[in-house]
Amino acid sequence: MPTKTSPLIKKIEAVVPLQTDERDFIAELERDRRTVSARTDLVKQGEKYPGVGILHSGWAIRYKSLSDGRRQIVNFLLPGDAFGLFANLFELSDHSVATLTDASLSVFSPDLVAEMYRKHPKLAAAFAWFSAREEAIIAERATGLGQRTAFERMAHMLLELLKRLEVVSLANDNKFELPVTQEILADTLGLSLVHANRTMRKLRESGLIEIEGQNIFLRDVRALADVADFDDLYLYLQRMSKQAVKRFSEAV
Amino acid sequence: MPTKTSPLIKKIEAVVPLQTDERDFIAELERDRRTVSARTDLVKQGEKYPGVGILHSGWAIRYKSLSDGRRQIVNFLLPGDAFGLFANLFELSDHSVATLTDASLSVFSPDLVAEMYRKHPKLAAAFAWFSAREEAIIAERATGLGQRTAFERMAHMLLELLKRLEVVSLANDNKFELPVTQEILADTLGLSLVHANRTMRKLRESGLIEIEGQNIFLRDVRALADVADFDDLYLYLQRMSKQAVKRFSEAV
DNA sequence: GTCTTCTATTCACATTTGTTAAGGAGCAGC
DNA sequence: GCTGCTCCTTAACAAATGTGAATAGAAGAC
Repeated sequence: MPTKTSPLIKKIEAVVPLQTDERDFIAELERDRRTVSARTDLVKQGEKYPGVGILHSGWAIRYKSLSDGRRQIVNFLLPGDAFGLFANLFELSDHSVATLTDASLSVFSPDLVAEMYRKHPKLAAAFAWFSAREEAIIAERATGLGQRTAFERMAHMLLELLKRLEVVSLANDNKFELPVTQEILADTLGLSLVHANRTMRKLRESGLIEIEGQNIFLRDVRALADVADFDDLYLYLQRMSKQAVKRFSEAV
Repeated sequence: MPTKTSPLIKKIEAVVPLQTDERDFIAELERDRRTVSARTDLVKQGEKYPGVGILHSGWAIRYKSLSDGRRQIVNFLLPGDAFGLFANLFELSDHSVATLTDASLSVFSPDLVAEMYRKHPKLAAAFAWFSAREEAIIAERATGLGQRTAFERMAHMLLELLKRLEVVSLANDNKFELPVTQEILADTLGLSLVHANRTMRKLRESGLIEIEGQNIFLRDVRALADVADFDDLYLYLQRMSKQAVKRFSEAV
């Protein structure tokens, strides 16, 4: 039964319930899997998209580089997340994607996405939803980078990861694995490595979080949310309205 | 002939050439116009989308607010830009949209967008392109907020505005109107008002730009691009490939 | 026209964050 | 068990940016 419970399917069904043929189509997309080791580039800024991909296990990042080496991590890719969806439209990518850990993923032709849109409007709706959510997540990151302090940003990011991991059953009881170096955190939050470390320490010292190796425990989610001014509206975790599904079914 | 040369049509035709029926459909969308005065909220964070809108003239911003009043301007809306496209999917908006200047715009039901997708795949492709570009712009803004200095950010933003305004014939000879207070610039760049002012002054003093009232002249675009590490790939200003158009035509 | 309110500008000073440097813990390879 | 990595941690100091306050010109209200 690994198919039925794949992270992608969990993610989709959190938004719109699927029927058997739709689940089968996803299973088909996901059938062909590759294993990739940590720190492998999957998409390179300025180069062609290799196709559309789905991450099954492991973590990856989407990032942009400046010519002098500075880089901004724009988003995390967690199990169930897709990348390169714009391969459909754009020739070249303006960002890179790289694995942080060993990972398992499927890559396929954009034509398959087009086929999905044609045959399975509900899936199309779900993917549109994910694209829109991706944009919302990036906008929220920009907001944090522009307006929040280092402390607030760190707290906010941890809460976001918690919420997103819960959807794919990778977080429980406010605990999850965070397979990420502090350098990655720094480049995500727009901080220097040293300051990222300082900030983490403050979070630990204030009793809001607890860290043991790669495992993190958000001890007081309420307080963290308060500190970070975290409002999960932007993650659009609710179910899609019937009306929206209908609009897609008719449109396509 | 105001229809044919509307900013939206210019924007679309920069990406994919249109036929008469497609232009007519856009003209139909744009027929019903409203005039709105400066500093009017068009979409409110946490509330329902009023619909989908197209801006014909004037400037607006898309922004996110924190509960203590801080706000991040996530993107500028220039003539020809759309807002609220996600009204299709999401019930509530995670961001606000407000005019900066007096503006003229059209608002219509998401159902019309669905109809467009059904009847005019080329237009659907163009709108998908714009959505993807919007995300790319926000990702680039996040990159600037996280990695670039105030000086670099300011230079980068001015170059972005120049490029985007050129598409809709609102910039010529590296000059354009910038109907924006320094407070707006500050909230866009994640700076304090005072620092935004300081940064502007440095740009003026270094001879890179010239300002007279609301008119700005980028005296040395090459040098600005160098300072800002500006690469316009993320604006995806090229024409859509035939293959991509085809994929859309078949998909929908 | 006069009065108010915005907006731009600058100063002096406070704070956050970055930089450089160094040491230590953990782990893979030998 | 050593050696060389990578990653975490901390300290001292430097630089960038924020804050509060004051002034002046410009624009809008009446």
